[in-house]
Amino acid sequence: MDLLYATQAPASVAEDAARLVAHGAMENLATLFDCRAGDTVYFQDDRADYWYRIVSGAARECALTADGRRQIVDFPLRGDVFGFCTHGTHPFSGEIIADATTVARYPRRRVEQLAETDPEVARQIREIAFESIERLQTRMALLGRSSAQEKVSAFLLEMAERCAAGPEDSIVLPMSRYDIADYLALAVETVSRTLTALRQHGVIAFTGVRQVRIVDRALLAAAATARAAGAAPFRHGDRSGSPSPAVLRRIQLAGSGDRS
Amino acid sequence: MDLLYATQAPASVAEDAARLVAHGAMENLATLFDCRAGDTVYFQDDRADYWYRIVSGAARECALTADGRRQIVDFPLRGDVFGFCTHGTHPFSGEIIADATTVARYPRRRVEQLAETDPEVARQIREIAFESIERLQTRMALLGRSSAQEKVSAFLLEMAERCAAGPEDSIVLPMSRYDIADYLALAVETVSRTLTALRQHGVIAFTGVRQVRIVDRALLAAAATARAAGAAPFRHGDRSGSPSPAVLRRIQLAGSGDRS
DNA sequence: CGTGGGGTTGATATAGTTCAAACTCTGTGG
DNA sequence: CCACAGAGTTTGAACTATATCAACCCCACG
Repeated sequence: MDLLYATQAPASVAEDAARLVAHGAMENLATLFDCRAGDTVYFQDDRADYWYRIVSGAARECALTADGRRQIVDFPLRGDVFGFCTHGTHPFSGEIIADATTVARYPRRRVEQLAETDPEVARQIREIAFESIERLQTRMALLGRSSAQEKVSAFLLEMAERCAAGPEDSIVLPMSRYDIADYLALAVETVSRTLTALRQHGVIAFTGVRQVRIVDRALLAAAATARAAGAAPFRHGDRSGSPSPAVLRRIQLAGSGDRS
Repeated sequence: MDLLYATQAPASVAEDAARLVAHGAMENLATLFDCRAGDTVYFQDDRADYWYRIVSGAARECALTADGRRQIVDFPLRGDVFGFCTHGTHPFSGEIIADATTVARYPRRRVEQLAETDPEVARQIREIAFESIERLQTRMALLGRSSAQEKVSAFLLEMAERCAAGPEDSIVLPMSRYDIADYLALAVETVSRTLTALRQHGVIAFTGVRQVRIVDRALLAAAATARAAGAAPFRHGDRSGSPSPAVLRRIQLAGSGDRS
């Protein structure tokens, strides 16, 4: 059933996993797997016998609706635990999206058993759960945003935050535009257009199709809360350069017909 | 700061609270408060020193965006724990929406301390957290739905599920249309129109502005996943009969302008 | 050299927002 | 008891952001 193929994890990866969690009591139960993009870690409605953590790479948690549409509820990145519930079956499927992704798998029952006697492990689990809750709530707030521009901008900021590894303002998006669209509940075309618009206005720049550099963080942040202060949205196809000098003030763009 | 006014909770309420949780170790730390609609339990950015649980009544967790718009991320109902994180400040505010609501307040630090030594309490907290995660994920899926009809229908089903207390198919909505709108990321008008359309097609009936009866659960469920099988959405004001005979049976209700 | 998946761009249709107004219900004060 | 006010709800009409349909480009891969 499991598309994962177990491997003897190289020492470096094991060390990496160990570094992710302060104490190893829980890590002793982990099994490491090397995955490629497209691998399915668990299927929707599988029994939830394991929890998983991304050691390196990236994944997506998604549900298929009756009509065949897809909803992505999370992009677990390095360090994130995913696919966990206390009982029953997985409400979502977990799929790897980046090549060379390493996943740690924890047997749920045994971890919970361990938690009964080891308060430290119990505390770790609580923290993991609370982190997960925070991530979900942040996401709720993101989805609640109305305009496509707000969603995409907020998404970029979120990714920038979470990929803090890299240098300052460069973001690597491990997921496709389709993934982003399903995550933000938008059409692919809208995602693409919005990114283009942000680029054209000098808010971001592309160093590759999936590599973004934030050129003007203030503008991006403004776009993420665009309706504030009556800011005019960046329009797709509107190429006048020179955004207004005043941050957070309005972007005045010739012929942009801003109807605030 | 706190708009709550502490009261000596009547015995019945205390018993009620006790019944909500299997064992009382954690409940001993609780303080009960009686609230009215409009009371604020905690403000956005307040330090998160307490967790709360609805003993009876209803609340909402919401964030205010820079532009003054409101996002509701949860409607905690009877039994639900809300407003908890491990550290830092509340990312949302917690507000009571129903009169005669009783809230139990738990001091975070002391509960966590208790969890260190009492595995049972630790387990309870885990369960509460996982429940919360599940509720959030369900909500994500709901928000990801595209059409207003899917959202509203799914919302009604969710409420019916959670208010299971009442008889079969009658739902009491403790929140206003505005609350629902902010919860589903829709305009109030859209919520109102959608409810009207559902009523006009005999899917639901109103026994009061905030009292709904599910007339045809199958239809409601179909509307919640409307795009499946090419089902035609219920149109506001669309009273034409003669729907296609096709799959999932479309709605046939000639001019049934029933105003319940 | 073709094939296919991902990405972008264009044109058009539509669902949902926005603006505006009226209606209901509840409470309050004369 | 009635008039009035205000919040919540519903309805109408116009507008627009986004989905949808349809090409087309680009690149990796067989």
